[in-house]
Amino acid sequence: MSITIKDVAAGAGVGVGTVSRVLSGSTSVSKQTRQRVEEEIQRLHYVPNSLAGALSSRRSGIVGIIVPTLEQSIFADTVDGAESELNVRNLQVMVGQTKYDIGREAELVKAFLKLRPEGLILTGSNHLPIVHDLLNAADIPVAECWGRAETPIGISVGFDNQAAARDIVTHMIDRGRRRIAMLCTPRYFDNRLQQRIDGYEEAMNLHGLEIDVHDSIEGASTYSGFHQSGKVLDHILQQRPDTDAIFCSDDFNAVGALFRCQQRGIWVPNQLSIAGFVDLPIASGITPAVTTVRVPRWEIGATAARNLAAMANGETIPERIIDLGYEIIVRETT
Amino acid sequence: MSITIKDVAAGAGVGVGTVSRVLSGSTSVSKQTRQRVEEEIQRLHYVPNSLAGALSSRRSGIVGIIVPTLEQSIFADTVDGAESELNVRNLQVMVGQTKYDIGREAELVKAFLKLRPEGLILTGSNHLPIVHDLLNAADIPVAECWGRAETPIGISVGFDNQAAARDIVTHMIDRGRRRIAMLCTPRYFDNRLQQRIDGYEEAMNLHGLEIDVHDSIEGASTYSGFHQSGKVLDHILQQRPDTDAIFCSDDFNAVGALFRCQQRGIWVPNQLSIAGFVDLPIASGITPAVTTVRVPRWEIGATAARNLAAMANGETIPERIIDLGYEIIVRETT
DNA sequence: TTGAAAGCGCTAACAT
DNA sequence: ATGTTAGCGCTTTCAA
Repeated sequence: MSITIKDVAAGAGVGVGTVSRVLSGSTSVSKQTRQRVEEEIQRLHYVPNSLAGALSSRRSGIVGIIVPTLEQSIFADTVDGAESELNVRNLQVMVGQTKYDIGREAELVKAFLKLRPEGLILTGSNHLPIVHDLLNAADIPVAECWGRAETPIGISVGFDNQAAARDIVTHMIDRGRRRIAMLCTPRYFDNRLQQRIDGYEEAMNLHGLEIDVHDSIEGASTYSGFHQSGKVLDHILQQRPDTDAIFCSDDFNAVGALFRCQQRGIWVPNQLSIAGFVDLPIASGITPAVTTVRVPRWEIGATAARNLAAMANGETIPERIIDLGYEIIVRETT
Repeated sequence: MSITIKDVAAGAGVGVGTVSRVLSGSTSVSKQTRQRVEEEIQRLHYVPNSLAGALSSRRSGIVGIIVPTLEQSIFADTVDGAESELNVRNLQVMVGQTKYDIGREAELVKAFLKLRPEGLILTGSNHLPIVHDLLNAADIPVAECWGRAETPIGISVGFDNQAAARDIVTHMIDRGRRRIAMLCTPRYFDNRLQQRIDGYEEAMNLHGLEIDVHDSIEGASTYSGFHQSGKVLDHILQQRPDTDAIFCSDDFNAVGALFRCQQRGIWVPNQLSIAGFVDLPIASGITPAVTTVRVPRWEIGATAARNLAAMANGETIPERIIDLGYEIIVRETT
């Protein structure tokens, strides 16, 4: 079997308690003893078994983060932000992907809870009842991300999707557009998409403009993503050839629509104005660069993690709902 | 504290052993007992503590996977493939990102080993000596991915980067290109990039053509990625205006170069031929679609995971070096 | 500053 | 088919 703390203790001629103290960086170990123990650790390539440590100390040192997918940079950045904050605090991150499936989310929560995480970061605030039960029974710090949960389980870290959508649509209206369609892909089981649609409708209604929301036909897969968006664009233009602007539910759709325009020879923004959401690297990389909403996806993860870590240490968080805001980035497509 | 197996046992009026048997799906439990226990589990929202279970059974049910980054779909797909195979086997996946830092990789290996994973999936085969020591002492199944390790620690799952690069460059030569430059971003601490360069040089040498390799000036960040590649393209064309083709070390560089061409009015492929590597969704989504090498990034993760799981069960793997191949995808940019 | 010992919550071997 | 019990490898009192 693998080396244990006993082997180290025996090798260094001390008790296991002392080795444990060295490992935890406790001050009450004499310099020489510490050194002897550390040498023995090196020599044996001893790696502490944190499963045992966690069981004993009731601190797993694990924080779970559950996101819809890692396949797009969208949430990878959030995971990244969380990881940065957690790693400096000696916490291990467990990542799970729901694949936009609310049932899978529940499975993941259950699987994660088995490892007794010190905190859990979830995306959105739409969960199965069992998740609430489980989380309630587990009694650990929880952060819900990417939206503004009105009554969060623990805390909420995100931004106002509806206001962001309203603002960017208003920007297009200000630019003189009148027949603005919305192009969506229905990949969220959460209500983020609905909030963006609400924001679009809010802006349109305020200006007495006609609402025109289009979902893509099938669920979007990563691979067909761009083409899928292109097809929806075709559909929109076929139904209403006088459409002069497209608000897309995210940058992937915006880029897909833009590609389609380039193929069809539609001049953007002159003939058709396009706006996205999220501000992925591709939005600024492409020509023409895409007007979009910049959302703090890295900060969302980092802020959630930071607060979770504090809560795990028994600190109290002043604000349960943390709004990180957003920014309208005007580029060349509008 | 949280609910334990004792609470369930007491509530159901059975011994802890019986509850454990129910949990593990053992057949030697009467139907009625099983049902009574399961009801109690439901009622209490009991979630087994797998830290304790792992400690006792010496099976953590955890498999670690360490990739350079999740910010690009490149490795996210590999993680995804691994996750798919592992989840059906009731194994939890721990993901770590090295950020292309070989020292961080060592840290991650150490952190993961503390959780006594049943296997570890690494990217590439260039590791610090300490990693070899640690892995050796831990004595667990290890898979190295994305390359062809000549002497893998455990097994190697990937493809021949050099041959792939050679083949796609040969394709450009066959199309009549003669002055082919290579555009790279030096983000790999692993030798994958070098192997691709070797493949490029192999093809060029074979046809007596002049070699011209360009690295980007700074390390590429995700955000500046496309612009960065564009700048390198500018540099290449400034130094050798008669360059008629660019082989890029990955699709991000290819797309970045293509964007730059569109900005500068360079006609692709007529004036300049461009090829990438990996076959990301953007490569087929963009117009003109990018010629590239399709690599089995999802299968790499899945195959590694499948074999690791088998090894963890004591099975012997026939082949230590698994070559999943690649495919040249000719599209519109060449 | 240190050693000894009692758990942490589970699994698995051994009884019955 | 089921209960009992001895660990798994740590952490954390409690003494010394």
